[in-house]
Amino acid sequence: MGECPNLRPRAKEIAPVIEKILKDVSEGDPKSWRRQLEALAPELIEELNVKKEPEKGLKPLDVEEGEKVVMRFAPNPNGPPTLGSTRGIVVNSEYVKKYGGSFIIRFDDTDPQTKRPMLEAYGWYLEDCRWLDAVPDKVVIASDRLPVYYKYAEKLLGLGHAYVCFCKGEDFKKYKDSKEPCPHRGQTAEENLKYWKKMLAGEYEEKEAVVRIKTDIKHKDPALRDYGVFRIVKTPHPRPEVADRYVVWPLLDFEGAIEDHELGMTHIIRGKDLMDSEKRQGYIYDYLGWKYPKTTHWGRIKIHEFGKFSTSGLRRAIEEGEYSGWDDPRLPTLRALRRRGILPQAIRKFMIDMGVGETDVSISLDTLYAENRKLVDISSNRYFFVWNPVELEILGTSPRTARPPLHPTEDRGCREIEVGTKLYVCQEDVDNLKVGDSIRLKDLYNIEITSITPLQGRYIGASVEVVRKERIRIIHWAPIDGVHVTVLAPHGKFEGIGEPQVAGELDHLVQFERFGFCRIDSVDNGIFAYFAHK
RNA sequence: GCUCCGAUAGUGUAGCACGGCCAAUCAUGCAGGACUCUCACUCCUGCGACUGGGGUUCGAAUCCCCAUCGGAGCACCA
Repeated sequence: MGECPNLRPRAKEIAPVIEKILKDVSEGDPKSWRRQLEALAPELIEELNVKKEPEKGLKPLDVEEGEKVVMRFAPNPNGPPTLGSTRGIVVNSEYVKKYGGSFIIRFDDTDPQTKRPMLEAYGWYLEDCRWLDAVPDKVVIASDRLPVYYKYAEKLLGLGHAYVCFCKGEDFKKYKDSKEPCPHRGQTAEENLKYWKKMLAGEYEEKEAVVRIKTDIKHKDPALRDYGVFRIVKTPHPRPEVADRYVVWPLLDFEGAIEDHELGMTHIIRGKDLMDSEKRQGYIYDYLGWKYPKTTHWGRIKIHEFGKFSTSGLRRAIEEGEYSGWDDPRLPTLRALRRRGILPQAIRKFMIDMGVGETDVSISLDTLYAENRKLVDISSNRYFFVWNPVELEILGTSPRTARPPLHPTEDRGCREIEVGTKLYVCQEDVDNLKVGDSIRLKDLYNIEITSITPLQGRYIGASVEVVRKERIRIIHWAPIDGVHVTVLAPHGKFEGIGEPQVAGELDHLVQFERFGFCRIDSVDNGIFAYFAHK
């Protein structure tokens, strides 16, 4: 009926007819359906074979004819990029790639005090963007552009759209809550400009004066009534280029409003906590005669494995030595994930598949890990790593060389491991053993356990067929002269023995069989590996 | 207190602007199986959802109202 709207008025008559037909059809069998269809509408047969493939990736953007998309990622560099910031980097850059636009990274570093920027973090962001294949076309640092903001502040003050307010915080709140203008709202433009100059000259102390935009003091939403746009901060900015040059700093809604226009932003995607920003900034755009970019919002993202965290909280924990640094494998920072061997492609896909919804999401990293595992499985060489090692002595055997393949399906050759009469196996495997059990030492030979403490076994052959037929368990092992391996994982620290050849895999991702994928981080004093995932 | 959003399987998504092609997509997860000298990869099979209640309509996941739940803003933070 969607196709034939002219039948709509007679829907009542048609419904029973259709019902009867459907009943007849469902009583038939698939073969007769097909025969009928061939007779009635052969062109539909083909449609049956076409699988519905919904469009993959991000939803299309509302782009106007001939419009060049400009989008931005605007972090405050008060710590390194985390999984949360990654969403902004990936989604914005992905849209820009899709529409051939330009991608801008803008450091919203206009708070030298409460959310004080961190000098190293500026570089970290650029580094991580590059790693994520999201190289910005332009880098803007807000703290370099105070004169621009001042220019517009003066314009608005001169036009009578803003005023310098001397109310105490709580006093203004009272006025605002009762929808009353504060005493300073009525000052003339001249007065306001005079006060503004005094602010810039440093004649007022912090909290003494603030610039407000005149909105609608009686607006039904209290969040929109005459909000502040400039305040006085006498703490010097951490960037040496800026330091103590300014004492009057813009607030986010002002800085962002001006920059988004100045930089020609066409689309903005940001957290829904900033949803009111559009309405607030709308006043500024109206006063200046500007057109507001198109906006989209996303909800909060919570990662099961990391729970709630804040940059400042992490910073404190690192300073107190709880974590080894910003790339500690337990941390949700991009640097940590990189060190663990998570590939940027996996992260991009993870973020893009998550999409841009306003619902708050609480997601597990399993999906990211599954994605990464598929990517790294082929390239990762296999090795044995025995955690909680227990010495096993084997009787009735002679020294030999084991040659397990570097990869189970890819032909990349073998590693060689010399084996004498002793080797290591996992305590975990030993726990499941009793005297008399047969067990296969993977890629070596079969033994029968003759004693648990001390752990001993005797050689009973090397046949794999026997293992298959008798469903003998296969466990991995490590040579007695193996190297000490420490694995740092989000869920703890594992120590044990690994094959000496692992030392040749510095900076590569390997799979420790029956343990998981790890990135070999250093090989100087024993091996240190960072755990990626199972 | 005032204001603004949102709600589809365990998790994340598609579908909702324009109501019938939805017996609701895909991924992950879980269960079973095949392959395999790893608990990896790959392949097959299965499990699993429209928050609740009203309304509009021949027909509602889709439109309207109410309820419930969740989130956010009302900062001289971003």
